[in-house]
Amino acid sequence: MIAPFFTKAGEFTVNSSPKVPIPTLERLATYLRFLIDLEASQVETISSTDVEKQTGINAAQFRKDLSYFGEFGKPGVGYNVIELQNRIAGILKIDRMQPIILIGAGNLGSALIGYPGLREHKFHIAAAFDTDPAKIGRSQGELVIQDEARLREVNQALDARIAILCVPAAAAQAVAEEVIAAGVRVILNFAPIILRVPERVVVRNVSFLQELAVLSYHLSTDAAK
Amino acid sequence: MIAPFFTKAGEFTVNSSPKVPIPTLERLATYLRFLIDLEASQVETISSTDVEKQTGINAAQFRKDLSYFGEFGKPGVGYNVIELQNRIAGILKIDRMQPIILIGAGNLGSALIGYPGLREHKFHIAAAFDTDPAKIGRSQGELVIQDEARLREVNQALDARIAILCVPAAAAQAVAEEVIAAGVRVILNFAPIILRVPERVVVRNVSFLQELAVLSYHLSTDAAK
DNA sequence: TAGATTGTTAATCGATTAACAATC
DNA sequence: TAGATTGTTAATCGATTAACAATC
Repeated sequence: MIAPFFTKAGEFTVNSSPKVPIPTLERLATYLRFLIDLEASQVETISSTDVEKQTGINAAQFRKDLSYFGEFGKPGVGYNVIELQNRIAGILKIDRMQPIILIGAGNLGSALIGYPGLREHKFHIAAAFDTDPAKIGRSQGELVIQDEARLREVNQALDARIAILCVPAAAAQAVAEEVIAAGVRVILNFAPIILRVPERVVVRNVSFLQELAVLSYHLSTDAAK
Repeated sequence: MIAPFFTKAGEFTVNSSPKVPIPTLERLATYLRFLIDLEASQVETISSTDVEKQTGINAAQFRKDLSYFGEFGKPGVGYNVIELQNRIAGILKIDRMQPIILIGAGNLGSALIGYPGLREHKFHIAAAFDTDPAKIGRSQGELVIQDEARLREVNQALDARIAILCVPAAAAQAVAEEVIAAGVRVILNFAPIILRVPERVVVRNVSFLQELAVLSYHLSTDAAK
């Protein structure tokens, strides 16, 4: 552990980096997409008020979000679209290709493997695994589905730190442990289950059933309107 | 100021009932899955402390979440697993089949159509649409992909209020307007774009690229450890 | 310069959590 | 009853937003 040093009375930071709120990180990805669209429309400069007008995200929030990472704009002028884009990509570390391993080559897994947006965001599915003998050996694009039993061995060469889990809920916990043992540090989990993982491992869940449930609730409250 | 037709997910008020926080609704869906698992394990009663032990969700938060909707437990005893399950399903209105229309029958759309979890949560994809002549007419399970041009007409009979958008980002805004015109009130959007919709319409976004970006950031900060 | 817009501080808002009287 | 656990109030924590001095 690095010794904490004191900044203000009672407050301390580790490594000097202030903690960035998760919602800020989520919005950063949104800003990036927005900036890419702006670039495509040949917009060179944008102000935080323009961002609010076009995305609905509060201008102060936009500026505050960026402020966690430094200074990006010119007072009186705004932000250079391309520069901001590059800097956000740098913050999110999606400025160079990152290998991902995917486990579970069912319908969903296959759809993800074939999704072109991944490559555009510098993510690259470097290996895909399954336990189903009917799927092992099948090729999809440039990938060949491999036996999950070989996961650890294969990742010794790849050294992927990101795993995507597209396995059934019943298998997800065991698979999570497997990929962590293979060196994975962050997991994108599509299985509808809460994974228990060591503190150093970060999990994010994608649950469209949950999203549908929230929408369904809104539907019922809306009906009265 | 934000133009009147912008809606941040969940920002609308409900008639007389106290406003339920969005995170509470999201957790409700998690509780439901958890309770289903408990029932399968023949657990009859559970206390909020047990919930915390098994899911990591704070016991007080669990009780607070439920308190928005009434009283569910017995002091000194806990909650009846099956009863709580039914009541949460009722709150989320997933206690009876709900028709959904899906637009965009590419890899992702097809995967969703084939996903068995939907049916388990009482969601039923009643119609699927695409603009691609190569896809129109193709059948998938019990569904036949229909021409998107017929969407409004088809939904006059179905009266689906939920739409899932699996179309490319460039098409998403137009499709959103189309489904809203067809009577849809809540949208699950898979396209990486911020949809502009009337205030009464609720949108939730599923963006696994965004999730990956957040994970990618965590990866970079972790590296120092 | 004057006008515009940033970065940041302070105020507000809302969600989480701890504490505890009520109650089974 | 005594022990356990709820539902709810109050305290805490954290995120959003408004305001404004700095500055291009």
